[in-house]
Amino acid sequence: MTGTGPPPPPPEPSASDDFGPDDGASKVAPRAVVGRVALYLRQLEQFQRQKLETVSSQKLGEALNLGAAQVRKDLAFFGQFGRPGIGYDIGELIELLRKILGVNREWPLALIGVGNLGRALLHYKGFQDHGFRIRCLFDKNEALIGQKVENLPVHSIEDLERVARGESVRLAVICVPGDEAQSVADRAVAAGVIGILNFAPVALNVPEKVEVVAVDLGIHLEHLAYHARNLRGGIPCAG
Amino acid sequence: MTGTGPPPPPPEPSASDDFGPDDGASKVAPRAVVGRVALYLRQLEQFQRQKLETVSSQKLGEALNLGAAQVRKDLAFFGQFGRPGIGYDIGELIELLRKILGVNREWPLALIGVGNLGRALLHYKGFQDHGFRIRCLFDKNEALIGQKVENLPVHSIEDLERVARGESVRLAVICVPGDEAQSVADRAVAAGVIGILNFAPVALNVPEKVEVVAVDLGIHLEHLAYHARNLRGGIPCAG
DNA sequence: AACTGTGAATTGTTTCACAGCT
DNA sequence: AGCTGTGAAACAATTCACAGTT
Repeated sequence: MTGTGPPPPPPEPSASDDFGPDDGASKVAPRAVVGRVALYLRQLEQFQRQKLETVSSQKLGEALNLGAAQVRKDLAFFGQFGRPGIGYDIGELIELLRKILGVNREWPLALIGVGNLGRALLHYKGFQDHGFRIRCLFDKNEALIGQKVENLPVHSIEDLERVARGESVRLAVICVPGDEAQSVADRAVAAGVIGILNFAPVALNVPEKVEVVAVDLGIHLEHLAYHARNLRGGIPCAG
Repeated sequence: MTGTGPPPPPPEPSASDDFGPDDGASKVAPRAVVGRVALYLRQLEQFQRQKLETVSSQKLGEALNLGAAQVRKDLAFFGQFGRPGIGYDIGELIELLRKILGVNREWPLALIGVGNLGRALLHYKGFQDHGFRIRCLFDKNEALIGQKVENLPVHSIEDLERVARGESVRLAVICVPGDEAQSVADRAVAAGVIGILNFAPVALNVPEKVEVVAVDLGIHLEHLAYHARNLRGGIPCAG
């Protein structure tokens, strides 16, 4: 269906050299940049707790094991926030990054799968830090449905669409077993969810517009195993 | 310049393509490749459960939303495992990838921080799938120390070096609060740990040789929030 | 002097296209 | 036919280097 390769496309008038501090969300930042900006935000909050008022790209990068130029480029993607000779105003930058990331408001979350991991996440305090609030729980297990966990009632997954819409949920956390993950993801998307934090060890198939972040503990450990194995060659050290 | 066929110069016989042409870690796969290879392994295991015997790069890629060429390149990094016209033998490839990733043996793990998240991970069955076994627990909380959780005694973090060495632990999972993470990481490294799965929301400072994989739920959610925020406009949600 | 913002250079990764095998 | 392995091209990310600002 691709036919013959088309000739080199004419150079588009990519007017990308002139970008200003635009009004927010006209361009979508590369994944890598967004990930680091979230890191910057947290580090800045820590600096703020330490009563610092400004910080240089150098210092910010050092705290996160990143290069100064990278910090500057990342931030410059969104606008000109720094002051030559001075650095970045911490309070100001925190506010800006919160706006950019969209964490300057509350985000209701749906937690789907109230097993061990789901419960641990319910207790996890870090979620609340940036306005993420688990607002509704879902499970397949009949014994759980109707019960309350952490003061929230567990709904049937059958009711996902109705309940999640009612709570205006746009983000969901999926903690169900792998073989159920795709079907609950489909339901979540049908309910209007546009971002999924997926703890199930499967690749989810979702529409283009839905963003999935996969947290796959098995994969992460295998990454470490690969590294560990390569440091020791094939020498078995367990004994 | 490959127009005319230069005779294939075999620089190395590489009959048994066990990587490690020089001594140990001469060719380390790029991070991105290792991550995907772990995905391939899991998908292949699922295919195997479905009684399939061979698979093409096309099919494997489709199942994971990756391009066929990428699958081939990734696998080709480690050797020539496929058969033209046929594809890859699933059983064979699983064995190979297990060896490559180092999951063809048992990996004892130390779990540091036995709070909500730590306990959830203890119950998490996925760890065992590829030989990862949590073998020792550590916590700072006096009330926990000495108690048993899931049949494993909780040790004081003070004893980390002694106990972890005794169990030949090379990989650690850190689930302590952010402000304690660096100090337990230091102890873990002192105990011989060379891979850390870090759930604490801070950047860890470790020696070059130690690999850290950060699983940072806050960062992941902020990533989703950024995306969700950028999709605003024309939201037909009830309300 | 100290620092940012940014074009240019570098490095890394993904996709393309095709020779060659089964 | 169908498929792999791989050089080359295209694309993306990072680092360098420095003009310009305070």
